[in-house]
Amino acid sequence: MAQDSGGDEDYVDWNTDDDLEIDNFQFSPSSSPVQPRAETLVGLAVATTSSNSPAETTDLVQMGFSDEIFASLYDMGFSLEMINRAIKETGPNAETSVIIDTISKYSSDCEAGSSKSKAIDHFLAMGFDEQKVIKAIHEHGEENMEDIANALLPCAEPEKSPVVKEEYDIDWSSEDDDVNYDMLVSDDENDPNSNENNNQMRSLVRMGFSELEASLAVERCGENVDIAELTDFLCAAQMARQFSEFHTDPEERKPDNKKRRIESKREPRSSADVEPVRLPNPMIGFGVPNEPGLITHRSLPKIAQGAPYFYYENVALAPIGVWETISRHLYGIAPEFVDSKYFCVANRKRGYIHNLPINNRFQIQPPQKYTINEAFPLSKQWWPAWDKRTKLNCILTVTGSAKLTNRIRNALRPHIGEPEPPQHVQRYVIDQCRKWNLVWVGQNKAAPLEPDEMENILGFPRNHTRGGGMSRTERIKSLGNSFQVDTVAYHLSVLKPMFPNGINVLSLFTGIGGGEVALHRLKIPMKVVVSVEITESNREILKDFWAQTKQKGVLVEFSDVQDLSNEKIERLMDKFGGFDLVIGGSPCNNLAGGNRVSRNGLEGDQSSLFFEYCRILEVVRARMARRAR
DNA sequence: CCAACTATGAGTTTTTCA
DNA sequence: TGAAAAACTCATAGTTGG
Repeated sequence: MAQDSGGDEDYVDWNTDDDLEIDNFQFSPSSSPVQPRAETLVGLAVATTSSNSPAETTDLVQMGFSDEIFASLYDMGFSLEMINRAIKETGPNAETSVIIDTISKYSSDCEAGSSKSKAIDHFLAMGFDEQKVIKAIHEHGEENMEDIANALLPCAEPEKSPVVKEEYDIDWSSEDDDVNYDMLVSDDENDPNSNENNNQMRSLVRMGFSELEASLAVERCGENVDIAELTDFLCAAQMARQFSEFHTDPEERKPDNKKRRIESKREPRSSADVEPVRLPNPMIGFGVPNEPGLITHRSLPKIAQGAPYFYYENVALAPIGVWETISRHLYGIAPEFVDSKYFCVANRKRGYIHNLPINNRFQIQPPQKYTINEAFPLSKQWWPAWDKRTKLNCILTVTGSAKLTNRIRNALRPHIGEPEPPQHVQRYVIDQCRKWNLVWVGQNKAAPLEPDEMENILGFPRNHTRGGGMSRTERIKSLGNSFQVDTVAYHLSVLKPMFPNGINVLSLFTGIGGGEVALHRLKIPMKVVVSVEITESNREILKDFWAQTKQKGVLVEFSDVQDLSNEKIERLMDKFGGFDLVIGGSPCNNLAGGNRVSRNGLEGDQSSLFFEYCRILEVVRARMARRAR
């Protein structure tokens, strides 16, 4: 893969596990010769500042849609969301008239699913006047719930006290509030009429909630509750709202499963707990390259908007309730579930919670091969016609055994010369190939992927994990635990025009450095990377990568997130001037389906380190908020 | 002690089919 | 549309062989 040319400047390499000795820090941002080339930013810079303009269609075009169709539909007044939804239904190559018919069906049906009707329902349920709601939605666009709420508030308040619908009946009596929202509340207060109610209202508004939301929360939770409970309520409500964009009827969810509820020890007050997550199908999040269904706008909770950006990742198929909890602790942002099969040859269903912009994403070049045929050209001659697979399954931390491959060969050998092996043999072989993700490497020989191939599929440079003390077993384990680089890079690509001079990164649970590789392949300069990774061999890998790619920035490595105290973070931020991106995927050991022993949910020994991510992120956010003032 | 290897299902989602 | 079947999963722990 392409390496940085030129620049023989030394990189600074830190490995201060226990102590912070960062005295000879010598980074000068302005002197960095690494600047993105203008021509690589064509089409990106245009729309960085405009969030709602038709310029959004440019990236739809990039994804292969006809720009004329989009432009005409957009001009006709249809929202992007509607257009996307319609195209998802009709396919990308449908006639314009068909798409229009589909869209108009939505608006005439006026049923759940249309964002406009959703918005109307939302505010009608709060007791606002229908005419005013429609007017406000017309003025502000159905996607801008905040603006609509603010527009409604002054003209609609006194006579009608908002009625809250049961959909927001959330268990806000919880005590497990690990997110310290209090840190975001300023102390300097000048309050003439200081009853508690008003204080709380003001605090909430300062934290970025609208007055409508704040009053709703106070009314709902009572006046004498802790501010944390109010924020918990609001975040949960936000989450519920966001989830509804992805997920349909919550009643479809299976009723209480006795053994589940690993998550919350507390009993839900009613059956209407936090709205459950439903995985999108197809699992494309806000959209992936070359597929319809692109969404370029979303509403983030105000509390989570803007810097610092964060990007959190974990397995999509976690036990029930896990993602709800994760989301609740990350400001109620709905997870973006994406299957990396849209970026490479292998499945990889993951959830990502982040506050990054989502318009004008682009993928790194060259794109990966999508099908087994293309990705494994040599296997074509050995691939049996009755093995219909075109994609591989998820790359895991262990591979199939040699004995298994032998059993497969022995099962097939007696049938050499026959057109096809018998059904039951086929069945057995296919099952095993799927289960252990085998590819055909010779006559009747199916074999697990080699670490080299895993590196390639996951988007890492060749030999990224090879040598340097890594055993083969370790390599496979580390790779199985890693990001899929192309997928993550697609999400992070929006940072490129925002940080032409480079970014400061706090990388937690770094592993083999998937985030760093993604940024590097996006050619986003990394001024500072503070990395935390428990496994020494993985830290060495990142260190080697840093040296080999001739990074100009500073790399600081720590081993244990639990040892990264708040004070240390503060000192790091003092030294480096804050972090622009906090990225990491916390351990999935206790969430992953492959774990038959200790799939204990978020409270498991390893997976509970998620809360360390929250703690550290909160410290960074609080610090950045103070600096911004 | 280390590295390689192997057996160990369930829980949940997704697809199929009537 | 709904029930049944199929499909899939960032793994752990024990054993072996050196």
